[in-house]
Amino acid sequence: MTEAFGDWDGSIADARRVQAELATRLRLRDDFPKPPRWLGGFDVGFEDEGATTRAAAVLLDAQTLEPIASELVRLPTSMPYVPGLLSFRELPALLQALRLLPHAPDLVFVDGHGIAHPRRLGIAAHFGVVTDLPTVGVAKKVLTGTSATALHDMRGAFTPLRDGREQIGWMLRSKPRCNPLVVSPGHRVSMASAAELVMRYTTTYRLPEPTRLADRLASRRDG
DNA sequence: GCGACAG
DNA sequence: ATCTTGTCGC
Repeated sequence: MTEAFGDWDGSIADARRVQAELATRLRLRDDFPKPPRWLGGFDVGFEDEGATTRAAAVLLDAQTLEPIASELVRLPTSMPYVPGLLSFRELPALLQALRLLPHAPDLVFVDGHGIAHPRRLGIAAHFGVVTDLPTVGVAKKVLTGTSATALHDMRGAFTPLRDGREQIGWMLRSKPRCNPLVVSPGHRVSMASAAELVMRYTTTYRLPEPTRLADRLASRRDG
């Protein structure tokens, strides 16, 4: 569990070096069971004014989208939030939650960016590289990149998110009249599949079921 | 130098 | 992320 950050020396500057190095191991091609049978949803929340990090992991049946197991892990927060270095703050708790699930999912959705990141290693990509599980990043806001200013207000509409000429993700209207999601592949998932997968597992809410359920647990708004 | 900046 | 009730619009 300490291998998630390689030989990181603990500094902010070195964290960026580690990210660039780990991004080298990303495989952006579909490499997961089709159709997947088990989906995983991951998200993090905080309590005690941020002193405690709370990670939620949910395992769902991909066919019914019903959760079959869920885990909650609480750890003392070890690092402040620094844009671009989110995984160094939240990944440890997420990995522990993953281990508690009855078995590993074969496709994972993480709340946050995949490769739509300055060094192409958002938390979803980082999660995928260290676990070697297929991952997709589902964020609510853009961290880096630009896209068309207008997007059809129809469920399923999408437009590329680019950094220069390179496409790093998609702006996806998962639900009418709701701000679009920022979807990007993490590991072992292609750019084209990332958006399709998110839509496939989205019902009537803005967020796809895996991430929506994990969100509810991590944010204590569960019932 | 001046903004922007996942959760 | 988190602190928080009502309220406008579909």
